[in-house]
Amino acid sequence: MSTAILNLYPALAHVSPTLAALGPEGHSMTVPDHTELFSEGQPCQGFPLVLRGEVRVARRANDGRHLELYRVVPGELCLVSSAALFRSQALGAHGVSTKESELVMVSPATFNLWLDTPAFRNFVLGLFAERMADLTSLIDAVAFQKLDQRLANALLGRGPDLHLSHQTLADELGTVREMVTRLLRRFEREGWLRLGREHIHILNSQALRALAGGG
Amino acid sequence: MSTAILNLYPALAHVSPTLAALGPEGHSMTVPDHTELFSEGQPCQGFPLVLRGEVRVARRANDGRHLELYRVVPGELCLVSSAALFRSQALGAHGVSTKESELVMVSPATFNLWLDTPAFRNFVLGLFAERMADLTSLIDAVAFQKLDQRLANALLGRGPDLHLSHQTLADELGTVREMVTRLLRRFEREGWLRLGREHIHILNSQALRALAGGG
DNA sequence: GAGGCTGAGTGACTTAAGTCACATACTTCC
DNA sequence: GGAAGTATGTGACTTAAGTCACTCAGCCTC
Repeated sequence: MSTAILNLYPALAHVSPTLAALGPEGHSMTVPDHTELFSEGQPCQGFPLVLRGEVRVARRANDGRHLELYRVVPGELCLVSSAALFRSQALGAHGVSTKESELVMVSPATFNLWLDTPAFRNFVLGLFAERMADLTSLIDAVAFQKLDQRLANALLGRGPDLHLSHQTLADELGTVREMVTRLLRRFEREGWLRLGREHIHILNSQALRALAGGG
Repeated sequence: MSTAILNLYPALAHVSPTLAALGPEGHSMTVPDHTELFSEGQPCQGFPLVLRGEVRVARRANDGRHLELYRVVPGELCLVSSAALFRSQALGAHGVSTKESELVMVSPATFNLWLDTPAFRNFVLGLFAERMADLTSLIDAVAFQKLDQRLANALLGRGPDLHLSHQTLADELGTVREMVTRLLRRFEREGWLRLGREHIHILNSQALRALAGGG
């Protein structure tokens, strides 16, 4: 197990105390699908390392709409929740596992000790930088791109077969189900994909990419 | 001077090497209004501390519209530019001084040494957390709030007299001049403010706050 | 004091997005 | 296999935002 973790988190190679030396705190826990790990009301009190699975970080609007900020995949740690630990105010986002996931929850005290290791803090600062870039391009997308472009983008990079509902896509994009349905139907009429119940089969990713990129 | 800087940046109190020991690198430089400090094409190669003045970090859309991401005020350092130093890819944002400003440009090497000091890295991580929160609530605003709410928000917290053009406000909000004009005229008809050339006098900040907050 | 510049104001129009109210259609489960 | 529940499809409508094409006002300068 330790070797597997170090492959995933090379930055932990030289931290002190080592993960193994942490005792119970260093043990991973497995959570099922759709587990709420933290939310606006209930921020999580540590730094979750994602060993396996995926955590979706999203924001909830007043009217019930959702908008995905980004996903945390194995080899990363969840910074929204962590970020809240560096300021008094809580962050208005919530995190949910999108599949069965395995996590290690690192306490603030341990995290601070680990930051003494240059490799680890480069890892953390790199992650912060990455997230800033993610959020910045999301801002750009929401402010300046049309929904069809954003939807096309959301469909790409997940292989030719997606198994999800229109509502799920709407929640990723911050829009409503009807818009997703309409746009997907348009894409289908263009011959770019084929639709089924909770299933999208992409036929022409090139066309989607062109729409997503250009205008 | 050193005392003034330490008042502004208490986190620098115990870093090594000290600012004074840096030689030329530690010297501040003064830039006039509207100086482009970094941009998409030309990322800046260091970590700018803002001693005086203000730096506006914004994103440019394809169609020429602008959208302000946040402002860097004295006592902070500019993280967008810094963030770019932790990843290969450049960040799609640009920074411009909004008034005459005084900066110290810290090299990546020095920055790394400073991170050995816990107080300094807490400062940096706190700033990152702050910026993440800023960007997150901007995403929320752009995705879910109406323009009149956002405009009302933009008018608040700057005192009762603003000296700026409608175009400047449009660039902050990521919209076009006409929309700002129309909404400001509506606010004026409501009696919430009085308009003049490059001048807005706020009469009823309470009403603006209500609009900005609620719906 | 006549141009020329920049900023502001406005009506008419177009478009993207969201809302409402349904009609189907596919699954699951008794 | 029928009922219930969830997912999808769609037309009609409303609204926010942006676009276009101007006019008008203030100011600066020669």
